[in-house]
Amino acid sequence: MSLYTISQASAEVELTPYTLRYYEKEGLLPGVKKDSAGRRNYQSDDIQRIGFIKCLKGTGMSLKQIKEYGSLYAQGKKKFEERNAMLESHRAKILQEIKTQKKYLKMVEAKIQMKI
Amino acid sequence: MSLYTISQASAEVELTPYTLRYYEKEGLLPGVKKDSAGRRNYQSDDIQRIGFIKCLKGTGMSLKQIKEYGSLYAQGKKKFEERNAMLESHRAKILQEIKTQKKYLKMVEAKIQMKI
DNA sequence: GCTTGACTTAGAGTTAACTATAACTGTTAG
DNA sequence: CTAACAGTTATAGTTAACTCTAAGTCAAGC
Repeated sequence: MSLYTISQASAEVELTPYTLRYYEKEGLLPGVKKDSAGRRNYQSDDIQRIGFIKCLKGTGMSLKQIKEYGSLYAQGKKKFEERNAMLESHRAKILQEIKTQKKYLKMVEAKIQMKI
Repeated sequence: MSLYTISQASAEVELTPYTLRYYEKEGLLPGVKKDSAGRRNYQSDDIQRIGFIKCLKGTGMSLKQIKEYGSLYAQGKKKFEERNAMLESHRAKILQEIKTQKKYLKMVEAKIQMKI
């Protein structure tokens, strides 16, 4: 499928239509096309973008920063360095977060093992 | 140190005094002792508890659930099963979350590798 | 004895990220 | 042709988790 209504896109990316409109209003999803009646038509491209937004969001990036990243992305290769630096530092943050999660996992497991 | 003022406890656990009072108000930290002047005196025991609260919170458990867990804990061994079931299911959630984080990490790394 | 500073409380305000409502419009099935 | 439906907008409301303010108290140093 290359064109999605908002409810189809919603099902595809597992975000409510409310959230999709909200993201667009917040500037995270510029350039979503609309049909002659003004209804959103998401393209595969948009679905991909939303997938990456979910990735960034799911790893703790704020919508504000995601918007910033998107804006750098939209400015093409002249902003490549800045954009990649952002991803690199986010990568470091994710690695750190995984470490923390593993530490916390051990704490929970220790508590389970206590059996008291 | 076995007794901490709120600001010492704050430094120790890296939560603001506001947050410590808030947690107490919300019932996450019952039984914090106070001195004759009504000032909180955190004991090592309380510091440990806050440490575990941070662990649960840091792995996505809501304050409401943490409070629930604490209440089971306070009811001693008669609630052991229920409490451990909670930890077990939370453990599964953390494992799942680590998997997701790793997947997202790969996505970010792939984007970095694109060099476009 | 007085000031300073760290505490106390109750309650108000903030922020991020949705989530819902109301009023409206265009498309489609009967 | 019309009713139901799926969308639209602008705007209001919600929730979690803080974060701050105001007014007051108490202990310690000068």
